[in-house]
Amino acid sequence: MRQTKRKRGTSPVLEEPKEVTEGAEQDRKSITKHKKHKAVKANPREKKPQEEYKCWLMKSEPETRIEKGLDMKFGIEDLMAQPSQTACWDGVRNYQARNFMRAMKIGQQAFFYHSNCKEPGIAGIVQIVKESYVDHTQFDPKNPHYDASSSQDNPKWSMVDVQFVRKLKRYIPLAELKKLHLNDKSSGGPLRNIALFTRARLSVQPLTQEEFDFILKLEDQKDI
DNA sequence: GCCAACGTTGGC
DNA sequence: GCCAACGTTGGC
Repeated sequence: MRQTKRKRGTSPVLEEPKEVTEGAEQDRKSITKHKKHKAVKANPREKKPQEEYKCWLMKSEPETRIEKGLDMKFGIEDLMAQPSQTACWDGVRNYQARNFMRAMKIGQQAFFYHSNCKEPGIAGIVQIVKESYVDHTQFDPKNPHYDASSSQDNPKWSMVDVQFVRKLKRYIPLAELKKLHLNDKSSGGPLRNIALFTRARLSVQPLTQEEFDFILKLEDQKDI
């Protein structure tokens, strides 16, 4: 009933009083650096801060997996079955992933990635139809992603709404992307730095325009 | 502020 | 089901 997607994040873990632990990059830069002009060192993993991402990849689990009594299954077919083929991307409990969602703008596109399943890979494309707002599931004790350390006054977690755009002409398996990535690492090709492999476990990640376009072209090529 | 223990992600 | 990678916690 709930549109309980399977968005991945890391453990919220109870009462962790200080706002912003890790990764709240944005927030952190603004508040933590009253020190000196230590110059807001950008998180090195976060590429150039000035370069704004416009393309994304979002992971979801297409196969049934029960967590706290709820099925986390939410594949691209499930998104297509939603009213208006739209769903909120709740349940992200990782600061980096959250911050990327907060940076998303209406109309931007994301790959819909199938994780934790028989054949992981990119299944389709979605677009952002509502920019970040409070993820209500953090306040629901029944929800697998309930976060007791978050308060209504000062919510920790956000989500966006995504709408189905289309499936890719062919499913692009992780294994294929990995081969390309490995090649590109030595040759300096387009997928040399793709977050999928350089930032393991991040459930919401940015892609450069080059990465996004390159992957899109793969759908017209032969499977390998 | 360091870092070992712990928990989760997610490919294989 | 295993386990590597890695974020988070908490003792010191």
